[in-house]
Formats: sequence, structure tokens, C-alpha cells
Amino acid sequence: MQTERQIEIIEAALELITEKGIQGMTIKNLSKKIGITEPAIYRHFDSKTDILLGILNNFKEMANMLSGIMESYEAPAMEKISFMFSKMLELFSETPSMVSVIFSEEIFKNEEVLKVRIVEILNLHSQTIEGIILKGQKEKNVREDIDEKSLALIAMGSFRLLVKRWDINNHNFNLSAEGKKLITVISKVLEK
Amino acid sequence: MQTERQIEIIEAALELITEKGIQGMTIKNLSKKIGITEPAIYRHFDSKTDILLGILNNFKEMANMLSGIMESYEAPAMEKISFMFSKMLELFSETPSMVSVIFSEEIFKNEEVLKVRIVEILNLHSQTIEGIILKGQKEKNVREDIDEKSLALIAMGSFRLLVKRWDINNHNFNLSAEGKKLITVISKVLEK
DNA sequence: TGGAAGTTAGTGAACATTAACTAACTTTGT
DNA sequence: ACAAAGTTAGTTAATGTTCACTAACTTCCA
Repeated sequence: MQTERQIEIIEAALELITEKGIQGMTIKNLSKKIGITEPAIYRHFDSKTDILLGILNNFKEMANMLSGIMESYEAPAMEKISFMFSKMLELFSETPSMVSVIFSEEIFKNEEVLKVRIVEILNLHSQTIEGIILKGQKEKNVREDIDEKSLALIAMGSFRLLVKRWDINNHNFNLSAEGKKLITVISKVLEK
Repeated sequence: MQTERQIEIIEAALELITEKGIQGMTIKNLSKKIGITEPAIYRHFDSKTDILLGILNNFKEMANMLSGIMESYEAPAMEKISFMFSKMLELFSETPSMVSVIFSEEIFKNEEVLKVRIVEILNLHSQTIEGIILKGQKEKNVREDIDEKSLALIAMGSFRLLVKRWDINNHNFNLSAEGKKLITVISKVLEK
């Protein structure tokens, strides 16, 4: 479990990455943002890498939860994907700083332990969507002329690009509205 | 124009970003890779930012060229998109280090001048594909039940995700083959 | 012979991290 | 019940290392 201070540090770290990129996520900036001194950070985390790992572990847990929900959710594939993406849109609207990290695998390239974690998260999301689509194809409510991996690539890829655009353009459009629009588009593309 | 040494520096910088992320792209690593001393780098570029800008300017030029080719290319939309993505796959296979940068907007967040450039490149690619699809819709060989912006989002998003996966998984699958497969999938999705 | 491209040896600033210490709590033994 | 002992979360000051970058000198080639 994470203490209140650890959660505060992780949230501040996320905000820093959003504002100034991974290069701006320094212990100095972090401590300044929270209002304690730099060494005080080390009362709560052993290292900077541990802070980043804390972020990724939270994301991994969310991905696992979402995957679990989707497995025990009996509904047509399109409804499930719509639900999953809507849930993610909700999360991003609540915590916009998430999006600068969750879809930015490249910022963790320099540390193997972080790179492995973020790839795990990407793979988990992929598997969840592929699973939904494959089941939908078996139940004959998803088109079968394209394999489930390619359809998942389309769904995830377009969703990721929309969210990334929102991020790098400083949230200058309504992500929730555009996201809903994309969900109906994806439904149309998947349907038989 | 760029001198031979400038090109060498830019190529080495690209490789460094691929191997160690933006955090590993230091003047020290760069000079070590090329086999000259750190100050020698500054005989060819005024600053580290200028090196990164040099990279992005090359990409911008490629994007402009590609956009120009597509405008003067008379063919059905699907053929044009297939041509464009194939050209990019060729480029990525020749210079794999490109892909760690061209689809990694996050790593330029800390420098406004770089951020602006990479967003320009993303927008240029989007516009090129949107233009092709819109023309295809007018010529009645692309589906019209989904607007051109959403279809472009799907095409670009899925292509980006495929390439990003290839990058973060250390090129452990055949990008060219998987890319060709995706191109036929995108064609199927776009067709009327 | 002069300028382009390299060198050596340095700069100050920023980096993550540690050492030494303290104030304010809580736990424990008698 | 209360003091000794231990814990938690913070401080200031400093560590060694790396960062981008520069001044001054040298080598090399047209």
C-alpha cells in the first residue's frame, strides 16, 4: 500500500512529466512542487526510479482491474469496447497527467526495469481488446474478414492517437466528446 | 545544406535516442559514438538543441516531400495510402532509428521550439492522409458513412502503434511484412 | 598560409543521493 | 503512570558525478 505522502509524490511526478517532459522530472522540481526539501523525498522512496516504478505499478494495477472487469462482463463485443474506452476517457479526464505517461513508452527507454513495465502495460491492454474482439467474432457480431489482432490494432491505435493529440495540443479540444465520437466510429468499423 | 559531419552527428544522435532514450542523448555519448571529442561537436552545431532541431527539420522535409508527391499522384485513395505507408516502411527499414523519434512527441516536451516542430510534423502527416481520404470520398471509392478525419485517425493511429511496437520490442518482428498486412487491412476498412 | 576541424583542459550549474542531526510522535518495560 | 527507547518525517550541508558549453592551443589540408 502507498502512504498519503507517496501518493502525493507520485501525483506530483505525473504532473511534472506532463508539464516539462521526463527531462523535467527531477528530485529538485519534485520537492519544490510538494513543498518539502529534496532529501525528504528519500524518506518515502529509495530512488527516483522507484517513484517512476510506483507510477507504472499503479497503471499496471488499473490495467489488470480493467481486464478482470472485461472478462466477467457478458455483453456484445462492441458494448464491451465502448465501456472500456469510456472508462479510460473518464480516468484521463479526472487525471489528465496520466496520458503523458501511459502512452509514452519512449520516455522509459533508458531504464530496463521501467521499459519492461510499460511494455507489460501495453501488452495487457492489447490482450484485453484482442480477447473481446475474438469472442465477438465467435459470437458472430464482429466482422471476421479481418483477424482479431489487426482489429485490435485499429481500435487501440486510433484511440491512442486521439489521446496523444489531446495531450500534445495542451488539451485544446474536448477529449470526452471526441472520444465518444471515435467509439461509435470504431463500432461501425468492427460491425459485421 | 548539411555537411558530411553534420549528417554523421545527426545519424549518431538518432541511434543514441533509439538505444538509450532521450536521456542518453548527451554530447559526451554523441562524441564517443562518432570518435571525436565533445568540443569538436560544437564546430558543427551551436547547441544540443540545434542538433535535435536538425533531426526534426529533416523529418519535416521528408513529410513535405511525401505530401507533395501525394498531391500530384493521380490514383484511387487506397492506392495512394498504400503507396505512402509503403514508402514510410521502406524508410524505417533503411533507418530504423527514425522510428524512435518520429512517433515520440513526448521526448520533445521540455523545449518549446522542438515541441512545435514535432507537432507540425504530426499535423502534416494527418493533413496529407485526410486529404487523400476526402478526395477518395468525393470520387466515391472510400466509404462515406465515417468522416475523413476519423478514417485518417484510424489509418495513422494503427500504423503508428504497429511501428511503435516494433521499436519498443527491439525490432523482434518483420515490420515490412506486418506493415504490408496492415495496409491491406486499412484498405478493407476504408473501402465502400 | 590561413581557415576549418580537431585537441586539452577547463567552466559553472544541475544531477541524484548521502551524512548528520532534530523535533514530534509512539511504543515498551517497570 | 511515566520515562527510556525507538520511529517518522523533516531539516541543512555536502557528496561525487554528469551536464552543456567555452577558451586557447594545435594539426591538417587546399
